[in-house]
Amino acid sequence: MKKNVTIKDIASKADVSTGTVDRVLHNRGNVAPEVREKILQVMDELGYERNLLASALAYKRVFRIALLLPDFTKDPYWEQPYSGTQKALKAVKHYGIQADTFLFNLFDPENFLEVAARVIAAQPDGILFPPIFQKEGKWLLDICAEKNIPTITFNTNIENSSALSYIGQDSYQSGVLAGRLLNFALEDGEAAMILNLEKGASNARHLLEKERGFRFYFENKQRKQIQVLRRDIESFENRDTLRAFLMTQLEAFPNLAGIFVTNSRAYRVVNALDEAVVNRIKIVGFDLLQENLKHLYDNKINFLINQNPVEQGYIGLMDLFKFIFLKQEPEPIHYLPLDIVVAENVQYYLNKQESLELVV
Amino acid sequence: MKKNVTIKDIASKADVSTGTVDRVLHNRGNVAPEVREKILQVMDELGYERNLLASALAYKRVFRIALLLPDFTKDPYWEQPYSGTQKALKAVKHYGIQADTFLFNLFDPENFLEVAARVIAAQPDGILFPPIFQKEGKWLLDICAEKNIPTITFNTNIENSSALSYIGQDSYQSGVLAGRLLNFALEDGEAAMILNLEKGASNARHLLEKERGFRFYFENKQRKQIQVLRRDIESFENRDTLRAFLMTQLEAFPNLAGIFVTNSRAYRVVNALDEAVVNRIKIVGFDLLQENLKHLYDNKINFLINQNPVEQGYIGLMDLFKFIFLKQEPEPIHYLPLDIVVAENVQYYLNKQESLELVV
DNA sequence: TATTTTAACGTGTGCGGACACACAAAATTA
DNA sequence: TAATTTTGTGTGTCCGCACACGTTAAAATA
Repeated sequence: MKKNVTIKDIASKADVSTGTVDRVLHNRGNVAPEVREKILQVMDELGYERNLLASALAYKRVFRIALLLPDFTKDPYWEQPYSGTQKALKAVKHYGIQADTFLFNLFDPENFLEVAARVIAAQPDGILFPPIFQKEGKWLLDICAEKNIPTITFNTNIENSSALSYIGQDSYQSGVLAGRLLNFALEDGEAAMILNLEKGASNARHLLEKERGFRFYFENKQRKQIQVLRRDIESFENRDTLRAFLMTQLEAFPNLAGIFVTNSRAYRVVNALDEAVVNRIKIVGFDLLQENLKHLYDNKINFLINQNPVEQGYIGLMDLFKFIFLKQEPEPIHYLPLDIVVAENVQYYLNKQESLELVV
Repeated sequence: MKKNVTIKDIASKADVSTGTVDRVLHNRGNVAPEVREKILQVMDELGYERNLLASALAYKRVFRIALLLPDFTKDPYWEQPYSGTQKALKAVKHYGIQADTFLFNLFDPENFLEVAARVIAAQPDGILFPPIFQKEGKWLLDICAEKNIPTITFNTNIENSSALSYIGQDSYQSGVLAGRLLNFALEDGEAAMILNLEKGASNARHLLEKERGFRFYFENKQRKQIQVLRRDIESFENRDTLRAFLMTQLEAFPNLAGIFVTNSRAYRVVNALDEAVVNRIKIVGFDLLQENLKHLYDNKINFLINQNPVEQGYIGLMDLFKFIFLKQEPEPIHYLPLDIVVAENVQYYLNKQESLELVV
């Protein structure tokens, strides 16, 4: 029945007062070196661990974290990281963590800059945001570094970033995985298409990484001869345009048997094609959006890769908390699992998102 | 900058003392009905939420949880749930949760009974255990129900259990999934084998469920004609015996092209066979054991299904904590995701196990 | 040497809540 | 009606820690 060691125990064993122990614990100075040593030794001996509960209770400061997120009324994907942050928030609010949400327009870098400026003006103790726009994201990171605001990024990685940590998927590896998955259904001599339904895809580094990984798989990891091609289309929101585009491709490449949709919009491809066509094309996409799931169930989409968007938000906020509150430095890169989702196991991932560890 | 509502706020607004508020909060009685109503109303109005930190700090009681686990020196699989419990423990120890580990022999029901008796004698405030032995597990659950000890089971489900909750996989569905995965590599007319490397497999309900699911897939979910057969072998620990057994099967069924190993021992099958043979047999198994991973990397094992054993332990202890401490009743059945693991995404699952949310 | 400064340490209070205890008023009982 | 018991309620202490403040003795300065 070993009870936990407290600073009182340390104090009495080291023949000092709790105040002195406290000074050592927090490196507040004004402690004689030999006394300091003694206390540290006793702490080590007794195996002292700070009681976080008591600590948080006494430590009255409030930490304000800014959540800089895409407006999720514009794209359902972004609801998920948001909901993750809210769950994390619930878990840590009694530690004095508060969060303010700032929404920006997913398709407008200018707007991002405006909103980011408001974030900075609010002088938060930490920032969590997905640097969707490379240049603008870097700009914000630079300011944060200068002002010493701990910042965690997620979803999109920025190389040489000054952020504390990046949380998300390994784009390259997700491409390799997509290759593996699509390959199951491809025959020798058939073709596979990398399809970017995105604005400015050719500049988006994470998409290029996915492509690189995908090609790597087919070039190195198996013996079939599969032709790999890549196409980008910016006006994916219009069904007819997309349909016309796809039909042209299918005519040009009659051996086209698989499509790798590099973001969460696989459902748009399915919706744009006739049933008969879809049924002979294998599709691998990302993310458990409602619309994607529908097509997963009826076998129009063969595999979805789950990027764990909810967890990205959850872990992002948690890591920020750990850093600010516990001075616990996160890993610079935290890759989340690339879950392979098929109709037979999708339910459990949906459940998981619901029940993220809420306490403690 | 809305600060959190405290019982003092409630007290002053309701014109009572904090003691009275406390009595209402804990249903300790001795409060005039109309005062009680008033307090509840004020609480609701102000949106009071108990501060868990302060609550835990003041609530000096110690909760002792008994972990009744298989001796993991006998089988590496069982290290994982154990490590999950230890991680959870670290997160909640300051809430007054202590855990004692009781190990039993994985292959000896008698021993389980003995150890379980010691657990009961210790009068714990909660028990977490995998009811590997149906009968003996039920016996323990009955005692717990009688003595009112909250108990959570994991890994193996017991139907009509009196346990608070079961955490683990959906055996049936894991069979269906295994069917789907093996099917990728099977040709029309080939055969697939369900292989139980287990003692007393024919009585093990979860294995029967896996078989049922597996068969369901091939009977209903696709058009190929695949012959499904099932074999059990108890003396799997001896390589030569296993080898002889497998070779006999392969001779008897020359069209045998896939094996579904229903537990974590797929590596034993690989080890028992010659390389050339292994290479033409597709194997689906369970769990990310070191030995399995080796064969996953060199393509001897095609898929592993991760049952999240670490999480099982983690969540088990957490749910027990939540129930005991927060009176928060867990779902009776908590299925964990059935992760599809291939060489391309295995790393992330291994990372995940390392970094289970430790705080808060 | 007298006085100020400062390093080194101790004390006390409060964070929000749980609970033991004290105590008065109301309800029973004698 | 007096004595006793039963409600109903308030007060005070403590949980482990953080921090402001107070105290002392040695060092620095005048």
